[in-house]
Amino acid sequence: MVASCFADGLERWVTFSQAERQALARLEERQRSVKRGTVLVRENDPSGDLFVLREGTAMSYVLLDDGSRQILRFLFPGDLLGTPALVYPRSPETLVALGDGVVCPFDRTAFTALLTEHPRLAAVLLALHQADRAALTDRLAALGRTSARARVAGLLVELRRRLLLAQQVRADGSFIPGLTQEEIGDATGLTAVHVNRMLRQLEDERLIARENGRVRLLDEPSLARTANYVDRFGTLNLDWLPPAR
Amino acid sequence: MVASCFADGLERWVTFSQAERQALARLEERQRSVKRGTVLVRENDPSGDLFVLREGTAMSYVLLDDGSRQILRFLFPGDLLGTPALVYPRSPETLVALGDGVVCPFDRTAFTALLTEHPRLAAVLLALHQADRAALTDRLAALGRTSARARVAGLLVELRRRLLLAQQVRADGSFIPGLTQEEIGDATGLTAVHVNRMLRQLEDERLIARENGRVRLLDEPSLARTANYVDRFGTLNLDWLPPAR
DNA sequence: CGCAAATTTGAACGTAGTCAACAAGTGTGG
DNA sequence: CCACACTTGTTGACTACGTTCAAATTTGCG
Repeated sequence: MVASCFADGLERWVTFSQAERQALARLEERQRSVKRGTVLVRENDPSGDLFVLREGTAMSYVLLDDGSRQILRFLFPGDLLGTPALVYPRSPETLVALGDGVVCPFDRTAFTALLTEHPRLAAVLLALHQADRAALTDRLAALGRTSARARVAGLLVELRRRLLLAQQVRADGSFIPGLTQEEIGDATGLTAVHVNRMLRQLEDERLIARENGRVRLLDEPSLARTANYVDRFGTLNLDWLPPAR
Repeated sequence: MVASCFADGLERWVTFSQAERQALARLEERQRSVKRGTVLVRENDPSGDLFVLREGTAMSYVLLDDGSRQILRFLFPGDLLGTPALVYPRSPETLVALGDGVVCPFDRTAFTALLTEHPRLAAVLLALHQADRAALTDRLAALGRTSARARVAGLLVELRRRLLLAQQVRADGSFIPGLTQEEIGDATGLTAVHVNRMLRQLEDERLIARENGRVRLLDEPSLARTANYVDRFGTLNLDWLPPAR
């Protein structure tokens, strides 16, 4: 039996019945390895499979008419990718691997079958969506109302938190962002040049340290404060879910 | 029997069974009228009821440490309000009426009961969430990557589209935004002063006209183009939903 | 009518963008 | 193994978009 990376991630909040776990595992029967830059879904292409990200990181972004890019989300192992395919005949966003990794593609119908056979899973997804949405609105507030420095700080804090869960942070607290400064800029609504300046500034302020590609947050609380950072997945409460079947 | 404003809105995309419609109507048994400025939920307050917005408009926003405000969403009749209450013990956002209106408050447990008794509704909500999410990411891209002029144009286009559905646009195409310029600024990440300048510029360019509080879009296609506007609720496809029961 | 809130405009300022040049990596093929 | 091309990172000088501050005007409302 294939273990479910997706279920593993969710079990931080819910416990699944044997039947549910098996059903979820079925989504990850097929595997496909990808390398940095592999495009899983391209904006405006007809919707196809969905994916569970098993290993590595990925991102989704949109391109604007003038060619500029807005990165919407960074994705980590256990995340569900390409859900817009459920309702849009053409994908509203591009999905790209940020590093070498493994994804499990599965058919849309497999997903809808899952929802009808295990209604509780629909409720779980609905709940997770709330958290996802809160994270998005946090970013909205960051782009609309905070300084470049705060946005870069926020990205680093968030990145470290996610990489911690994926065991990608060394004992000394250092990690490899795995993003170019241009990508950081496209996520935070800045230019690569200005991202560079903000990183330098944070370094000069002894809030972060950088050496050969690794970053260390020297004062995470302070960084989190300047970024208005709130962990939207920490206070999640799913007690109201119907009992497992 | 109480008609369901929520169901009515959804029936643009799905048809409900009699049983489903009745279940939805039960959410709107209680009514409460509100006037401009009424706070339905305050950020960080313990989560309470959810609401269906029956008449009028509302908005949700967050406040940052420095006192600045980011408006997350404008809400219109038929919208479901306060869903974060489902998973967060404290509300991540404030919910305020933007004008006189009527809301139907209902208990969280009523909602969870609905989901278990009518699994298909959970799927519908999941689908709608995708559209909601796409709309949010559009705004993210707007804040991160477009000019002040484009953002204000986009807000006007979106506003008109929503007010059309709510029968709030006159035959001549004019409508009352129902927002102060400060609110427009807090939604678009600008200052009230700059919003004013952008409105004046759009007026000078003959893209909009303003007279005693009413706005008319003289060249909507052009406005929509500069704003990268995409109607995320137009291309929605919900054919994959399980059959009604 | 009189007050408070909202709008409007101008002038000065500052944050972030643009343009440009160079340095430091990174990978490829000769 | 090194030369070369290419991407990424770094820094400086200049520009510009949007903010800030301030004051005047209009609008809505009790």
